[in-house]
Amino acid sequence: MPPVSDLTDHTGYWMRMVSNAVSQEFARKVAEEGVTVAEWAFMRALYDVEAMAPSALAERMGMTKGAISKLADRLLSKGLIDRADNTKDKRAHSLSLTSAGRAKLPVLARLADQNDADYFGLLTSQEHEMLDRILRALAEKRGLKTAPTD
Amino acid sequence: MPPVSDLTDHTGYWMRMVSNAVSQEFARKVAEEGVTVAEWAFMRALYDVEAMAPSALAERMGMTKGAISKLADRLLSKGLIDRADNTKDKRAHSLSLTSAGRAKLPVLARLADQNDADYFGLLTSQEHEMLDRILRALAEKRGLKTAPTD
DNA sequence: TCCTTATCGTTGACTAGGAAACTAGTACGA
DNA sequence: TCGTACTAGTTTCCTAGTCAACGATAAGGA
Repeated sequence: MPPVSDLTDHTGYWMRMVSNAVSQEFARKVAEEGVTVAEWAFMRALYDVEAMAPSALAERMGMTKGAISKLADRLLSKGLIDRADNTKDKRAHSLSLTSAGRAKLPVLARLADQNDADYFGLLTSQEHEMLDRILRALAEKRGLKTAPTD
Repeated sequence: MPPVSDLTDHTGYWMRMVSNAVSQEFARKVAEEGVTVAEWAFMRALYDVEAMAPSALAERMGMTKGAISKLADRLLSKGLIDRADNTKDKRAHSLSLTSAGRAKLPVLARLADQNDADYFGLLTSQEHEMLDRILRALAEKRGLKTAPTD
């Protein structure tokens, strides 16, 4: 029986474990506000702009058009976003936050801040900075520019 | 419109992004061997032992019994594991690797090693060490002991 | 012994997302 | 202006999980 490396030998294993824990905890927090993590990211993207096309959202969030379509349906039925026809191009729509959605964002943002602080506050500020720097460097070197939300 | 923090302000965001990329790439690699990441973790857990109960697997892998049950079905139908009745307790079963499954493990372990090296090899060895140390510290401080596989 | 409670594993209903087929509309060249 | 190629979004089917209900069995107390 040849020796094979252990799961815990890999940095990727630990990263997945920590990342998952952070995400799950955040999911739990935003669930109390009635939204999912993906919905938060979706709404956050809309916050800075007047309106945005589904395809642009998909690009920005690193999700498929199909996923965005379903996500939009859910947010629509929660009354957090609006969908408007595009008069120039009848195929296209534009999505925007409703005032209810817009009002919800600062609350969610606070939860996100708090979640990050809760987790990474356990580190010394030097460690936290280092971690952040390394992660951003990895993301950049691998050319990651999208934002997986799961 | 009050200012709200950006998604990219959070360390958790970057971690999720990198973690996801690492996992996806690994998923792609093991897919060529006909298994999923969860299946690899499952098989790896069985490698060190004679046999193991589904409930123990669930505990070890941080998944629900239901998920393990279905995962076991898939591995069973691929001929990678065996399921044996427990003579003492008629409710219980024990799962073990088949010789085919056992033979596959070193191959998968090499892919895991390679994937980790591919990603984190971009860092200086000092950075890599630091990252590993910080992640393990976080996992320990948060009392994480299970192994999410997604 | 028998009754109640706990445990083992499976199942079914549900969720979220990806891939690819599909629908409707646009653009552009002959 | 017609036909063909492209594009925007939606829909369908698939995978892989969770959760909660379940059936079977075990364990422990009256």
